[in-house]
Amino acid sequence: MSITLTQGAIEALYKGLPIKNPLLQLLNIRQMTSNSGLPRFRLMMSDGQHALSSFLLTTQLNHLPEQKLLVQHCICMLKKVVTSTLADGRTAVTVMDMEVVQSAEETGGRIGNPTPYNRDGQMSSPAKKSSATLEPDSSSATAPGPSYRSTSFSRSNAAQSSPTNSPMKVSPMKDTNSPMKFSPAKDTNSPMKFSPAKDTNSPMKSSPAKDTNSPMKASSSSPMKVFPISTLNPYQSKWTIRARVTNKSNVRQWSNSRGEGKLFSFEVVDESGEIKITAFNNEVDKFFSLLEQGKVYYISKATLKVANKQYSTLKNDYEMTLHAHSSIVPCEDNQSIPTMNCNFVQIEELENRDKDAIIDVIGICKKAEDVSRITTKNSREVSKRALHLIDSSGKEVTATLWGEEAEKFDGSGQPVVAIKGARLSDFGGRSLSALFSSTIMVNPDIPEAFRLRAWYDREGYAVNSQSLTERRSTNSGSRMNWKTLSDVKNENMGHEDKAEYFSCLATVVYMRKENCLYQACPSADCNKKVIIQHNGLYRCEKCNREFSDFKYRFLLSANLADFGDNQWVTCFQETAEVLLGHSAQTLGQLRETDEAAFDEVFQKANFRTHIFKNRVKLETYNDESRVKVTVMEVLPVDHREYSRRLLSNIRRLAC
DNA sequence: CCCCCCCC
Repeated sequence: MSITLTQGAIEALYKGLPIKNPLLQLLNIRQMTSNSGLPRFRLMMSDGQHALSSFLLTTQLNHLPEQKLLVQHCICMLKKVVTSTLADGRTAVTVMDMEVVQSAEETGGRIGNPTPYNRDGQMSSPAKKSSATLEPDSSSATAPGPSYRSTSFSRSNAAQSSPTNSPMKVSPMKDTNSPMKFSPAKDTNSPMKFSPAKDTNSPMKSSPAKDTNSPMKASSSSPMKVFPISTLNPYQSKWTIRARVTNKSNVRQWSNSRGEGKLFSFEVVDESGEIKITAFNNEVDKFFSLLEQGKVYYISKATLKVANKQYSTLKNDYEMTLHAHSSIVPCEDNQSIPTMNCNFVQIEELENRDKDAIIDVIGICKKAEDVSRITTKNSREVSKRALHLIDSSGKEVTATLWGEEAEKFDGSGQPVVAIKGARLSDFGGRSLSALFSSTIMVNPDIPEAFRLRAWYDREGYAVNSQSLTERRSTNSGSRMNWKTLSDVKNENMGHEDKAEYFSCLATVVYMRKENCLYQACPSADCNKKVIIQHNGLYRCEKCNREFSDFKYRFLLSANLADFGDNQWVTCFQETAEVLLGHSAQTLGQLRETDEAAFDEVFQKANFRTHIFKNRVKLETYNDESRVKVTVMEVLPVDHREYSRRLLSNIRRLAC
């Protein structure tokens, strides 16, 4: 297929002149960060004659570059653009709607020899400038373009997410009657299934124009043109979306100075994104019973408005309100519509996220506390239930469910629990709370859940996990004898006959992996090192017995550092497990089978900061005395405690 | 047009 670029389109677009569906080639794409924090893509487009890098992709279309549909040298039809003048006088051409009409692969490279379009209409010399300014990785685009603060034009790497961060389609489990139990053998034709065929990460092989599943194309089974949710905006009203309901609220009454009424809201998802939809009063009566969680509908003629990010947890700048002429029609042929977008954050990573962040989490419910009734500040009674979730980072966090969700939750069998849209709080360090808008999924039918289940049943159950949520808030202070590492030396701690104890905030800067494990006696309460015999059996001197097997135990030497000093310490079984996030048994096996993976465990655990509770004692071997520090407990860094420690250390240094 | 999201 041969495509002719629309000559003169660059100039027309730059000047804001009307031009219908011009065909342009993408010469370069760079990712920036917009004011909203979302990635913002800047494009250099060419009409074969001129190239201009003043194109901005509306964030609603971020899925195109993120899914590697919009890549260098592909050909695009710009279906809606807005040319605007920025405060500094420069021009930006914002692409509101577009379609990739030919893949980069099919196009096979740059078309023609375009020169940078200059605002004065003067062309720079092609021989001198074009190669430099049009080079894909050139960091200094000279063509006029908008300035975005705090943004260097970094290479586009949005799609190179780690497996745990990749967008996932999840079966919604908000069904209030039947929390799904773990059932790997479920009907694979269920519309609630995770559908790997629609994996948004898979690079498109064929031309999008030929792909009937492409989100850019209308559904063949539908008379109207189906729009991807991500392309909706308040400036166009003729659209229909085909989307699955992922989260439907109950009907709620409201009453305030502006009036009163009733409403409910729901969220819908399609291949391209998600959006929240709200219905008021008459529309509640009209649509509440029609809409079912998990089902797919054609939706059209609703009002788009800018979402209030304060309340919105969805990845969409807009939200929708139904009105008298809105249409919602069930769609039976809905296999291709994904069931939910999740972006799971590892529990360990919660430590680094801001308070009040809305995140998606998945973990094994190691323990579910009993449901209890509490009275809120507003004298309302509500049920609550705390879940202790653990994932393969070896970290644990407490997540609280509320109301009906708390009452109906069944934690038997330590199910996998996924929560979409939980709020991160700093209570007890770090904890999670479900919101009205959260979706709780028990044993969801998704790869992460299977992976977690396998991990937990194999080794996770044995990990002495570290919780990010402190059990008692009174923990810090009285029981802690805070010292810096230099204090420990300067005060000659442990030099008396008896052992002394101190706590410190420190970072692991080195771990000796060579001798971190030893082969220990397998009997229950004996951890003595065994000696392998000539007969292949393992002998325990303490038990005076030979065994056919041994168990691995940790004896890890680590170097800790704080801002003023460093200190070698010893970690035995439980503390080493916390530092490394794996059981001794698992790590021992890993060392035998996969040395690279073994090394990686250490790399991952290194340079982590924790609170260490330690025992210090002078020990004497062969007339040589030295202080030995043994780690008794490793605790997560409570951010408030961290600030207090930092402040008091700074004050002391200042004296 | 709502926007409550709770408790230790």
